[in-house]
Amino acid sequence: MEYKDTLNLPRTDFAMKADLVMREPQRLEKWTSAKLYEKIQAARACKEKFVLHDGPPFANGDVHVGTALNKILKDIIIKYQTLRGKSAPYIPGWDCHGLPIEFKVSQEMRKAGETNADAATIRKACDVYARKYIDLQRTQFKRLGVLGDWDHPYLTLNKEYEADELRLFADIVAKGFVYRGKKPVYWSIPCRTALAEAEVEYADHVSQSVFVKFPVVGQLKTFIVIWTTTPWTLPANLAVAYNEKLQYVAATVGDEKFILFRGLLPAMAEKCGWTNYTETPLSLEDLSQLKYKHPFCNRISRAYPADFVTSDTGTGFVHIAPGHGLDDYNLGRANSLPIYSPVNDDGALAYSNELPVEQQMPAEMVGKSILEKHGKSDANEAVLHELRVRHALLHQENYHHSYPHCWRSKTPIIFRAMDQWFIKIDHDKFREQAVAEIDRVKWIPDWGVNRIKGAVQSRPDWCISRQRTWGVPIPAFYDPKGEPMLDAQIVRNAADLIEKHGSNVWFEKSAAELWSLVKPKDWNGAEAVAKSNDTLDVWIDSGSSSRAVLMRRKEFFKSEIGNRKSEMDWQADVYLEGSDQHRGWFQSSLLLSLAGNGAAPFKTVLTHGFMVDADREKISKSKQGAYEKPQTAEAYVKKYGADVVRLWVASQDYRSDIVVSEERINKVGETYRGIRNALRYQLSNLYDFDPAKHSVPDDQLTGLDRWILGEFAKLEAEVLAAYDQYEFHVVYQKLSQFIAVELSSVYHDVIKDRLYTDAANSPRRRSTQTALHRLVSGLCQMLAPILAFTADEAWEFIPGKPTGSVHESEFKQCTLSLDPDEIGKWVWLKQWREKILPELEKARQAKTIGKALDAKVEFVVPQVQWQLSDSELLRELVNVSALKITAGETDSLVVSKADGQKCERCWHWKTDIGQNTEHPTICGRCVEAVN
RNA sequence: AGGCGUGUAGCUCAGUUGGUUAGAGCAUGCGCUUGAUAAGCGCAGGGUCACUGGUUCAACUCCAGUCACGCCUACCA
Repeated sequence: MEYKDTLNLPRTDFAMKADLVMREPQRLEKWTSAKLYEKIQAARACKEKFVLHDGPPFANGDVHVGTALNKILKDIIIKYQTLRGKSAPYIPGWDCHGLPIEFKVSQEMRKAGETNADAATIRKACDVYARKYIDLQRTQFKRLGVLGDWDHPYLTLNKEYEADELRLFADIVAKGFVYRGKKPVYWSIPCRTALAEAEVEYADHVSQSVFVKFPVVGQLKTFIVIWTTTPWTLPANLAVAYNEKLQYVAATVGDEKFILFRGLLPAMAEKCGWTNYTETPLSLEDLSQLKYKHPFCNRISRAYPADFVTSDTGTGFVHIAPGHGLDDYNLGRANSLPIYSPVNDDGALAYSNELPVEQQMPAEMVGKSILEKHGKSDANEAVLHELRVRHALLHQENYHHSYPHCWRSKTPIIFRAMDQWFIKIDHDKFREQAVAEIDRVKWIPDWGVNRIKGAVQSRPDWCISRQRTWGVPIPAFYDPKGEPMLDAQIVRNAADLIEKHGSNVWFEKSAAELWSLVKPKDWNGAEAVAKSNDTLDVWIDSGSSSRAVLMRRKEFFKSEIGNRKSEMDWQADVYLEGSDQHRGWFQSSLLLSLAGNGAAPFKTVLTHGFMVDADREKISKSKQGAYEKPQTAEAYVKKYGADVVRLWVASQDYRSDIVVSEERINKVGETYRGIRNALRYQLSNLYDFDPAKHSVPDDQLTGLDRWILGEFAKLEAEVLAAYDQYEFHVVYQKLSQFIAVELSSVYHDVIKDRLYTDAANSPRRRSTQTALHRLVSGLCQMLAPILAFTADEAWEFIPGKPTGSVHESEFKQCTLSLDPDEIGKWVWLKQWREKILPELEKARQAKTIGKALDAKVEFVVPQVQWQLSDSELLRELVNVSALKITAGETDSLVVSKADGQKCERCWHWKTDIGQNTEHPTICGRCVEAVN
């Protein structure tokens, strides 16, 4: 007789090999056709809400691994909250407007020979372009296992969104936040537009720095020495600034005198080759009376004290052009200087009406371009030439520094004062309110609060107008005098119009038509004669989502559909983005929501770090060329499968940098296999188990099963706490270590004997199967937020599973806990196990035994502190054939070859083999089982 | 340049209010098993806790500074 056939050996169709790349798309298909997301939402409709609001990625290009990380983290949260029984809808969004798309589209149109497209045509092409990438990214996000309302995302280009954005804007206009001002803004010359702070990136740059002589009025051959790295701003010079805390001197070199900060004189002397010079100190009064003649313009200016003048570089005198820098602007305003910016939209020097023409730059300079080509610009060259001709150039050298660049054209930006719309941050103590509101929000990690506070406290007024076509129009008009008109009611009417026709209507209709459509009934102001062609900063788009999404989508309403219980019910529970969004979306959302809705749009803000490579160096999206493989989500999903990518995301503490490397993902793949095998082992031993018929009540479970369930209950508590605190790496560590230690190396190993050799329906085997059933159900659920595909796949194999998909299920905590006696016993058992295992290893090394079942263990303990059943438990725990404990004084532990013969069926060494004539080669226990 | 972070075994993480030889899992090496088998079990090796200095009887833990990396900011005139 083949006794192997009488064993209850494991069997399952849950494959050992994951084949994720092949299997996941099939499961995805299944989810879609079963309308899984909709089913889950319907089932949770009346449950407590959990609102995670998606920050919209930009609708351009493939999904980057960093973007994938963000989406996966959000999905883990959503799936976890759903598992806990909450209603956690996920409404993805896309940021659709903006320069990158317009840039691409314009390029394509130029290539196609369309050079004279009007705004409406360009906008239509941009719309098509954005939607194309939304579709692409949607497919890639779905492939990651992210469940959500993918058929109804929010898009900032939707007319309903645009209308709500304008309504929020109208509220802010009505409250007096918005003003027209002439201030220096970042200007991109190739893009011909003002830029927001967030559209500026810093890059190394070599500037031509010059030391220039400014002749002092009334003192022959005496000069103030200034330093600048932007010679083209010299035509706009209207002052110099000095620091009252520094000691200035007049250095006499030959027959010339140079005034500068004493501390920088030696460096200056070295640059200019001054070997013999004398210095005379200047008093504060001397400085305050300094007047100078502009080196090449016909005007006289003076020196002003200013704190921002530093002593480390330059000369201690700062060249001030109020139209070309923020400090310069402030100093100019404080001293009633004109905000003079003699530069046109093309980035060329030009006369401006701020000063009489005769006081402006020489005619030869007009029209010279500031834009650098190969490190040189015509404007700089023209100014340098003029300085040389006039012997005003003391020294010239290259200066390496980090300088702001346009994020699109990658060219150095310029500061340029021009008329723009601004949101006044200090309006009605708004900045203080914003800071106070920040304290009401929970920031994770907690240092985020410093980041955003710093950003809000130091930020200048918000320049919100853009001279671009692909954006939401600013519904402003011009009166016959050319004065701009921005009125809240007009904006609201425009919003209604745009809600009906889309924002293209603003570009398609004439000013007169628009005016007749949006003019308020009780209007008594001037009549409009022209419309504004400016669009809103894209940060207003995404920053308005509190109004356009949180307050709009019924799925997010916290009480019965369509009704809100309280004023604050619209606030999201969580926003989750990269830490760069402290200056970006977190801030724009906060400011707009506070100004327009009266509160921050979020209760908790979670932040994750950035992707770095194996050497912890950044991998930026624009530097992909430097890497062999594109850093797209797809590249990794295609190779490892989404679940391994998801496990990798969960495995790391995302609050600091996230290492993305092949090595790391491979390691995670190993962990994945460990988890999968554990699930497979559990499932494979439940093939004949029906929980409805065979479940054993807690108090009748064997000690071993009670122990593992007790451990499991502790694990659950820890894992849930980690999920609640968004510490998914702790979830990963706890789960993978539990599976490796408590399960794989102890419990799973030990229970093989009873599962395989006990009679199929024996109480002991059913007890263990009851435990396994609870373990595998609980594990699948705890893993489900992370291993979205695999947990669901395993779930399908669980007998008597309560729901079709694990993602529909509700988590029920394991309540079993051991009583104090049991706990004490297990401490004792584990201590002895730790002692016995090394002895078994020694016996193995000595070739006394092979596997543990070949062994007999005998040891002596000082007093009787065990019961017979406990020694049997310990025997099981170390998996030997015999274990004998005796009371005595000596502390001995002996491992020897087990007595008797090896049972052919259970492989235990037993002394009762041969007693049964029908089954002469198996032990008594097996005889019973076989019969 | 400034602000905010990060830096513990090859990898990912623990390390409670400073207190014995710094832990875990994975990976590696060596063995065992062959009734989870492209699986399972055991044992072993592996760390100047980024660096330097200080406080203390005692520091991975507190303080100061340095270095590296990341994010952010900046008018470098």
